[in-house]
Amino acid sequence: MESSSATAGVSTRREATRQKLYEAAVTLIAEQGFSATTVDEIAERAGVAKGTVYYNFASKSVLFEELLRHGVGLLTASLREAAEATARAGGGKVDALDAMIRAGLVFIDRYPAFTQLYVAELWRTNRAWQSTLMVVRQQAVAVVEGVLREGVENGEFSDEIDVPLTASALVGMVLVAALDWQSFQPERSLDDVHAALSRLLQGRVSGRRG
Amino acid sequence: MESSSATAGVSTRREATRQKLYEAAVTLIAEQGFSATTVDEIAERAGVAKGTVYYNFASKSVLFEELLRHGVGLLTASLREAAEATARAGGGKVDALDAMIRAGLVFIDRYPAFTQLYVAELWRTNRAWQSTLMVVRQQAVAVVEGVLREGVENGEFSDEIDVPLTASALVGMVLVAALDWQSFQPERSLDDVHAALSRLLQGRVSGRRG
DNA sequence: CTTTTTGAACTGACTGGTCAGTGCAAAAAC
DNA sequence: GTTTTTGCACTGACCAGTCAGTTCAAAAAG
Repeated sequence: MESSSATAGVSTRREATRQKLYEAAVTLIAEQGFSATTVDEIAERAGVAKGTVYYNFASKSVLFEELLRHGVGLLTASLREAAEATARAGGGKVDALDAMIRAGLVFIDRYPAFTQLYVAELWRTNRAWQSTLMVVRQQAVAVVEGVLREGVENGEFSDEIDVPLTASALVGMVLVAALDWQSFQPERSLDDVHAALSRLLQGRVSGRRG
Repeated sequence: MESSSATAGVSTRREATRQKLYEAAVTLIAEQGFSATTVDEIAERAGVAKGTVYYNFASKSVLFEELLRHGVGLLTASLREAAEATARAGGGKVDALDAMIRAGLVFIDRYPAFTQLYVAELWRTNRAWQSTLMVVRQQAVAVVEGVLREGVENGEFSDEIDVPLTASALVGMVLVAALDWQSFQPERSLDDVHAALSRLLQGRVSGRRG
């Protein structure tokens, strides 16, 4: 027992199998939901025997929980990186927010199924992975809240804003716009979508200009 | 015999039973998801026998579909009413948007379980009620899009805004902020939440003021 | 009025099928 | 030779949907 011996993300055989299972599970669960997706389906889609699923994960729920952790970890890292990059480039907090919106869009564009599944589970109660979800949600939202709070401190944002609520609203804006984009207008470019959201963020909607 | 003698030709008893089943189903499905919720549970929560569920609805899926139609109908009517009331009062399109945000919050405050369940299903594919969901979604979003479009026409909004995307983003803003409010800060008042979202809508976030 | 009939609404035990999870021997990979 | 995967038979719980039978209030008959 050892897989942690590989220094940097290099996959052992076991790690590769787990990755295949994540990918199979994420699309199936996004489409059908957790309960409607069978372990047999996941194994088949991953090209693996059912026994292998249970060799690698204690249960279906555990597979799902680790999938959640895995995915939100990627998102959080991406958001954090976007915020830090603008800071390094000397940008303000508005720029940081804008960069995080873009990072969010890129993430959703790359992992639409994961996003879908995450949204579907986020406000549920009475489910086994409830606590996992809370922890992981907080990690992601905290990045947005941090930028807002810093913006208030340095005077860039009004100190009357409600940090947690504004963070939720911003996340919702990006989330729903992106999912609708994927579902109903997939031909549009990311830049296009990003531009529309930037306009909204900066209150450039209710200015007459045409 | 002939209970249908009642004025509208609709049996009250039957309607009352259906209502009880909607109420039972909506909370259970919001908590657990459609597949994880059993018909036995729904019947028990509603205080009726399992057979009654099947006497009133062709199947579990049909019950769910009618529940969706029922709920989104309420929301759509509420949004439309909010928009029309501001128009009657001589308000502009920004006021209409603001009133619709409030109407959305009121709806979510009153029917949190329905909202939750709706969000969880909205972007799924390969489900039996997919087409029903598309239709009702469009009804609701169309109200927001209509106000935006009118605002562009009368010059109140920039004609550079992307109407469908902006509508999605606004819906997402309200949806996620409200669900997070319900889940994580239920003690806060609706006015409070409304004020925070108004501020965001009107771009009064990045104005230093404190 | 009283008795009988009607049928919509409801009941709950039952059925047939599904699925998470197990067990294990043999093969493959490393 | 150790770890991982395979294939597959098996089990026991669970569950959607069915159906023969019950209830009861209102209508019809007497």
